[in-house]
Amino acid sequence: MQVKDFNLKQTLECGQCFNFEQIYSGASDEPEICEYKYIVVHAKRMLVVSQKGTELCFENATDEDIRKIWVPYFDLDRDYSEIKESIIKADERLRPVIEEYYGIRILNQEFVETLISFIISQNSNIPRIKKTIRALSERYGNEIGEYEGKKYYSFPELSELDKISEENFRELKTGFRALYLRCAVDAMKGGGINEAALKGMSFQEAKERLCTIKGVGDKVANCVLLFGLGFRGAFPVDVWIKRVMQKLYVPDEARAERLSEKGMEIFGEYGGYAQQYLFVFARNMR
DNA sequence: TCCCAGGTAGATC
DNA sequence: GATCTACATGGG
Repeated sequence: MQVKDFNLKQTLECGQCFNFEQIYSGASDEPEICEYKYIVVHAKRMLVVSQKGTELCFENATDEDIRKIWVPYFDLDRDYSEIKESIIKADERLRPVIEEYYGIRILNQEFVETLISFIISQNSNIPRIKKTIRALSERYGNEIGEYEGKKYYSFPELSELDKISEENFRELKTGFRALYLRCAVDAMKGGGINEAALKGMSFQEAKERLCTIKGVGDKVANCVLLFGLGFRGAFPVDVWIKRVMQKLYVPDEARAERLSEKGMEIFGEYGGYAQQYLFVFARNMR
């Protein structure tokens, strides 16, 4: 299918998701001639997906899956021109980043996977986060496909996660996060954390509820709200966002939570999108 | 060996 | 309240 404002590489590799693998990358990053192929694991499916220019190809998906699973996952139903205009209107300095990273979209990920993944992400780095999630899926998920001799596994569903003890989580090299992961699973198994209920709450309410989980603070809660619950105004603040927010807007503010609120004030309902562009801005700023 | 990695909880000032 | 530090692990 033809796509605009979409780049597979930028979308997958901007740090919002971890359950994918690059199979092929062409030489150029130019929009018209870019060429990539990835394996993406989501919703108990293994997708082989490639992009060449503005042509996006779901190589092994049924039409029904494309419509019901993959178009929503990649957020392809949404018109990004208005989003971009709104962000540039809020701050003209972001125009160059938005033009360069024209193809970042915010994925609609599964709630359980998002919560678990971002607990794993704390004080870690992307290669290791991906490795841990792969190990977790291999050990407790199900085989869902094979590509060039390599097997792929679904992210474990809640009932499967519930079989994993804190000790088992430790065996997956999650370190001090093992306790947090076990607490999160308990919370989702009748401990007050319910996807439908969270979606029905206000942003503030849902964030506070998520933060009742031991090991979930403001940053992880914002990521879960943004990537796993559809709160597009959410504004996660990590070290990079902290730096860029201080540089551009509030030099004297050191509290991450206040910087998050500030971001939401500046960009409103598009806070989450702005945050993604600011993230690449910050990483290029050095 | 030391430092850092898309943080958080708990202690201390 | 703001600031400091331990927390596991792996890679540069």
